[in-house]
Amino acid sequence: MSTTDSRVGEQRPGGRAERVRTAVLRAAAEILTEVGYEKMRVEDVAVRAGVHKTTVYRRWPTKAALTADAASLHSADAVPIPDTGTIVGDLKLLAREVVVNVGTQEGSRRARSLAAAAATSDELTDAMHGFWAERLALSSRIVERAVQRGELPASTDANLVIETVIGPLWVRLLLTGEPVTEELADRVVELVTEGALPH
Amino acid sequence: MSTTDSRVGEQRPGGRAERVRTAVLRAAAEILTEVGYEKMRVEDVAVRAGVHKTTVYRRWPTKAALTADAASLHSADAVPIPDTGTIVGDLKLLAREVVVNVGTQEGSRRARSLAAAAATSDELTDAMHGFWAERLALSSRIVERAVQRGELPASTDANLVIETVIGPLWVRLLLTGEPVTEELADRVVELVTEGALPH
Amino acid sequence: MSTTDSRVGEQRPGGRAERVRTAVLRAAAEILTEVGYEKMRVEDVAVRAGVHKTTVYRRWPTKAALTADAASLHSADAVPIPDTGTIVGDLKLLAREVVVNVGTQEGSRRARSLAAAAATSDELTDAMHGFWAERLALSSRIVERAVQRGELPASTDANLVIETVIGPLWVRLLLTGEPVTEELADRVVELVTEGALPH
Amino acid sequence: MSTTDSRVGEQRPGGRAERVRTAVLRAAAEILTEVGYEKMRVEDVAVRAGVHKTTVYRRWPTKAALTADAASLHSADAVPIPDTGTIVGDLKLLAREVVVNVGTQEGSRRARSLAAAAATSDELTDAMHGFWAERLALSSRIVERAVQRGELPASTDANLVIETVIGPLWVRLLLTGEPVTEELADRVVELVTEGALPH
DNA sequence: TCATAAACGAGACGGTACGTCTCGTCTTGTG
DNA sequence: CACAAGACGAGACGTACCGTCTCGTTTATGA
Repeated sequence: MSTTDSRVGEQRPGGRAERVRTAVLRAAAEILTEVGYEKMRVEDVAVRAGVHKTTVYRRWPTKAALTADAASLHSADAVPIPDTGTIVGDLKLLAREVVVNVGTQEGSRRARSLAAAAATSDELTDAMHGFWAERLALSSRIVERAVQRGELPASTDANLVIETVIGPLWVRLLLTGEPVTEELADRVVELVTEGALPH
Repeated sequence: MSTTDSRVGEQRPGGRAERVRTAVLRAAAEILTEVGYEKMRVEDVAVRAGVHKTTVYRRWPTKAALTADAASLHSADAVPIPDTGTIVGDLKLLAREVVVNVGTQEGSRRARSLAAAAATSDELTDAMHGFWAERLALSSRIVERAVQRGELPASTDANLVIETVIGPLWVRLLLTGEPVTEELADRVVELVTEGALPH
Repeated sequence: MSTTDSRVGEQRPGGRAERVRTAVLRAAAEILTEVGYEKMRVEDVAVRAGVHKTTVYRRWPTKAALTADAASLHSADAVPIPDTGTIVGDLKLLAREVVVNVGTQEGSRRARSLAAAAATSDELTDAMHGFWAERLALSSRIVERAVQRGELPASTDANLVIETVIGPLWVRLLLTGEPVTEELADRVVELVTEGALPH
Repeated sequence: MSTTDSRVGEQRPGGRAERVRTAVLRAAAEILTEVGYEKMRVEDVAVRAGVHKTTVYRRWPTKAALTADAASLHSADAVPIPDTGTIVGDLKLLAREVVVNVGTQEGSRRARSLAAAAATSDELTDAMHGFWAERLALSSRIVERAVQRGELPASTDANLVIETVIGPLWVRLLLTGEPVTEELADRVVELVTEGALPH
């Protein structure tokens, strides 16, 4: 991953452990994306990582633990927090990012599969909750900046705003299965900022 | 699921067959609630229904199919659509109903487990999407009535309002794991109706 | 296995359970003979028996339990107790039977492998002890008959005589590895009946 | 196995190497006695010897090789050849020595475990056969002295007498599992010297 | 009412994947 | 330079659950 040790061939495998860990997590993330948690087999992950099954089990005690690790790895790279100068602009960008991540066929499968797995295994549940708590805390900076700019009242519940913006997207993704589009993202933001009632 | 067509597909409606079907679905719904989809074993469902495992498989080809049936059975009884006379009152009641369903330990497990299962199996996915589409369509009557009363503008996207009201609750339930309370329900409705921006 | 139901193809699996049991035990006995306990794989036994691995584990909890059963099955068919009319004749026949069983390359491997396995697993140990106790008890009838005929004094320890006759054969088989021949069998019997001291 | 060639094959007899070798063999012998060959783990031997697993594998290519070495070390110290002046006295002492070695719970386990291991691995088989061949050759000196004294006829097969004396003890140990006592040792010697037939 | 077709009970089975154990090898530093 | 430390490859073991199959038995329906 890093730019410096991209040497392939590896006569001097210093840091094998780390390389193995990375390779397994990458393989797990890929397979997770391709076939989902249920159909992911630990042995297939091992094979794709160029590693033996027991090696995977040496580091991750269960398939769920491996998935938890792979999922957080996968999510770690992305997630820029928008800063356009207006709360509406920021929230629309934020919502569109969600759409980009889960709006595609592949993204949808990955997200649903992870949500499923999280409901299945306790350790995965914890990992996922932690990830999202952190993710939303970061995003709520958007609201806090708007409060500082005077766009929003000081009493605004930052987390709630974020949750309300992304909420409908996840409802469609997980409950109704209806498409999650950028146009929807914009409409949600307008609803949440303006309110449904006229004024 | 309506009361009149309870013998759809039944060649021999009179008696045991129907009794068995009901007993199995009830047992499945119970166990689903207690331990979740993953840990639910078809054989345990059969035992609790006082029936043999093969009998279950005779009617439902897979565990997912059984779950889909059991889950829709479970959801069928509930769901009154509020009608308080004001959009805010209706939405708050609606949101509180969600909280009542999924806010408890048990409800949370059941809901998460079903969401998980829906992500796992295609047939369950379809069943769940259908259920929620219908559910939200019913709920959006709330918004339509408010439009007719003149509370909300005619351009209001009824479905979107409903999705936005219940969205944050499901985000907490499935993603962050934070508690889902009635107080939260109220705050969400206020945010969605008033909007975050001052006016 | 029986002479009457040799029909292959089995449209009516009446008595399947028994057939499976027999097939697995036979396969296990064969493989045990061919490669020994250590190199015997439960899955190979299953395949040779035309059965799935899990089916084997359903009946026999461990490889050792399967081996114990297979070994006693194997030993059950043989073992005629000689009755030539004289103690020397009977003992020589008995000793030669042992030689026939364990004197060949294959018999030697089988016997040593079983002895090894018996030392490994407690359940196998018990099974093997039981088998041999019974086997020797049967053989000691030889001595008892000789006592009744007046060939041997009434004080003769029947079991001890049998053990002493077959002892050297097993010493060679298990300890020194020297060949176990029929000529040796005869010499042992002469030694045990006549005694080493002159008279 | 003799005391003089303890450095056969050793390039650097002088120090750490030898200490490590001794410690490992002693640890292996102990663990072998305690838990038997099957449950002995190379890594446990290494730990008890205060050495790393790889160090053990540098010197002994396999677990069997290590066991062979450890077992012969263990057996080397014992085994005085009796010399009481009479064949009966010598044989009884010899048999009692066997009883002392294998009659206890611990000795029994060790002996059976080694016999088992010998049946398992070819290299162990050879080592054990060599050990016992030598052992019996030494013991047969007893018979040869008796022949020289005129106690036994010149035609006596020395090895056979020894094998027949210890045979029943090993039969009980390995096959029937019955107790191996000193009283049994005496009775065997009487049977082998006097013969079963009256005279 | 009584034969008969449908459904059921019982039990084993095939199959897939999981997670475990131990052996023996390999790599990387370190005294 | 041998050793400590530890990961790794390999292969078998035993487990859990799903969904299938067959046989014999019960139950509901229609002639």
